Amino acid sequence: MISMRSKYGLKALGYMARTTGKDSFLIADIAQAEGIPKKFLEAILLTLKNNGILSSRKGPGGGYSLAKSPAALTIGAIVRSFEGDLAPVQCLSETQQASCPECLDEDTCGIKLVMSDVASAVSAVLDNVTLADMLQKSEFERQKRTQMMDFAI
Amino acid sequence: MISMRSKYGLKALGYMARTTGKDSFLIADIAQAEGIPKKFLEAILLTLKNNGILSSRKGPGGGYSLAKSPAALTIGAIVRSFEGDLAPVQCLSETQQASCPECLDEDTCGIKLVMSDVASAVSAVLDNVTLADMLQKSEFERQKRTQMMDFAI
DNA sequence: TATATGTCTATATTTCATGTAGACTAATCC
DNA sequence: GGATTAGTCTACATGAAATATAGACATATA
Repeated sequence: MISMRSKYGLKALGYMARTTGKDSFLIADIAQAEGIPKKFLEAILLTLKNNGILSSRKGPGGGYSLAKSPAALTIGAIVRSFEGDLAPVQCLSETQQASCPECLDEDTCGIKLVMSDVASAVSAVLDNVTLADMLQKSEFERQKRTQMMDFAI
Repeated sequence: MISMRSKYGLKALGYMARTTGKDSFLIADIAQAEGIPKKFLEAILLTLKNNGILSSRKGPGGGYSLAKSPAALTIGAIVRSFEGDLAPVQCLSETQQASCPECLDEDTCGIKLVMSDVASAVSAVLDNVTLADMLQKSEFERQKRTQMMDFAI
């Protein structure tokens, strides 16, 4: 399960990417539009900024902006901002170079060997889907639904 | 991150599968051999039994046994015993037929669409690796290490 | 200087994972 | 059939983490 942070972060970024004609967004506006607790969103956007995904400006006329184009932002990078590396077991984490506390022999640990394949599979998906792709998938579903409704009429 | 339950469960099953010449195992013996808190292991083995992965007999001469051969037990089935279905978001869970509480429009949710691909990728790995495969991978690594040591001498 | 806006620190609350204690049930053996 | 062995069940303790909230602070603009 991914955290609410990740979901809220993705929703906020989706909102910013999909809203054309604006490039700067207030925390309060994003929070209201996406139904995210404002104070919680503050911390989330800050995390995204610290990970190079958003940029910000203080003061009147300020707000948050996407640091890169939606097609240049992978879902992997976004989710990793909140979940750390996506290691299914500690010993596969690259950021915290640590072994699993209970492991008796890490070199030959079968769990590690299998989970390594899982980690690769997850990364293969998330690092090859961008924020733009995600919005496009969503839009495609919306079109499908619209057409079904037209057909029904 | 998978839970300690899953890791302990996999370790216990690995121990049982790899120990030849015995088919019934005492909780206490498994706990000691694999360094797992005994009381905790009790609950874990019970879960595995309730999921059809282990069988048990009470009384003297009793203990736990694998319900199927290691080649017939997938890592997916084992891990799912502890983690539930491996849905990265609630709305993709099949067991608890629930939508994500914060979702505004589940039909077109981009997060759901992307995470569906993640779930498929994870299942593709875990449902195609068996307990026997896991042990074999481990043994292969052990052989590699032995050969490196021979070479060093 | 006043105001708008993001940033930081601290804390409250809840939930969950991990682990422990002890009573209970069932099977075997003598 | 009583003693012993071994799994099963219920309850709880503890600690960590996720989800928020409050309020003070810093900085940019007009």
